[in-house]
Amino acid sequence: MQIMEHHPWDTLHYDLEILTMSFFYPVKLRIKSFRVPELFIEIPETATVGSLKRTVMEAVTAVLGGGLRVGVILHGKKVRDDSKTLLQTGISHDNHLDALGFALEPNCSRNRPSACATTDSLHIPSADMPQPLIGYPSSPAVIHQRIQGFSNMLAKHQATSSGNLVESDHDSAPSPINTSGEKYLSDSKELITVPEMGMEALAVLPVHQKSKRTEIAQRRIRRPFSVTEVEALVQAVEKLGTGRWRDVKLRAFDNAKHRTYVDLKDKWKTLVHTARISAQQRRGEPVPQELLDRVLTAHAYWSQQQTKQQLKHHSTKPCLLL
DNA sequence: CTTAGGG
DNA sequence: CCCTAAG
Repeated sequence: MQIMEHHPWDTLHYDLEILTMSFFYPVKLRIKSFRVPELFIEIPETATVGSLKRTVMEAVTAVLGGGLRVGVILHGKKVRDDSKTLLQTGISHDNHLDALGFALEPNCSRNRPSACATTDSLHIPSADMPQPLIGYPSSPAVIHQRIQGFSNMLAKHQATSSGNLVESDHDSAPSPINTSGEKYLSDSKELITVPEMGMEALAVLPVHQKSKRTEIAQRRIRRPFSVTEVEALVQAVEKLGTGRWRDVKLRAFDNAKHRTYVDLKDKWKTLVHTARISAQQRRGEPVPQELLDRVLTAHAYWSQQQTKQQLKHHSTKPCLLL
C-alpha cells in the first residue's frame, strides 16, 4: 500500500463524519482526528520516564518545526489536485465516514529528511549503525517504540515563576501554517513537558531515509522565545551585562536545556534590533514595549560600560538598576 | 570552553 | 540558528 510516495505516513486510525444537508448538498465534515506522522524513538532502557517524555516531545516538535500541511485521503488514495472540486473528486454527501481521511504532513523543507518521521510502515531501522555490542547487563539496550498519534497531546501548561528564573523547558508549540494560511493548531497552546531529571542519555534517532546513513548534524528546530523568556533574559542582562552570556544562561536559563548561551546572545541581538524597528515591522508574538524599552536602556548602559572598560583595562564591574 | 560576530 | 576565529 505504497500510496503516498512523498509523505509515506503510517496509517493510523481516523474517523470522521460526513453529514448531509438539503438543497445544495453541502458536505459537512466532522473531523475527529487526523492521521499523524509515524515517529521512531530510540531510548535506553535505563532512561527515566521523564526523559522518555522529553524525547517524544523532541520528536514531535521536530516534526512540527518544519511546519505542517494537511493532506486529503479519499478511499485510501491521496488527493493531490487541489483545484478539483469536492464533487469532482468524489467527496460528497453520499460519501460516508469511511472513505475520507485527513493527514497532517510535515512541510519538510529542503535537506532534513532525518527530521521527517519515517517512511513506510514496513521500514525497519537498519542495523548497520550499531556495532556488535558487548552485551553486559547494563549495556545500551534500547527500546524502539513507534509513537502513534500526538494530536491529543496538546495541553495547557504555563508555570510562570515570578522569580528571575525561567521555568523548566516549556516549549511553546510552533504554529503550523499551511498553504492557505490557516492555523490548524492553536498557537497559544503548549506541548506539555517534563521538568527535570538526571541522565540525558537519550536521543531521537530518526530513521534513515533511503540509503543516507551519513546524515550530518541536524539543524535544531526553531523555538521562538516566549515573552516570559524574554523577560528573564532582559532581567538577567540588566544585572550581568552583555559580555557574560555564560552567566546569563546559568542565572536565568539553567533549566532550559535547549537555550545555549550563544542562543541567548543571539536573542539579545535580535531584541535590540526589534526594539529599534517600528512595531509594524516586528513579527511573532509581540514583545511588550516595556521590555523592549528595558532592552534599549540596558543595551545603552552596558555598551557604554564595555567601552569604558576597554580604555581603562582596570575595572570594577558595574551593575545596572542595582 | 566561552566570546564575539558574521553567515 | 549555525559556524568559527580568538582568547
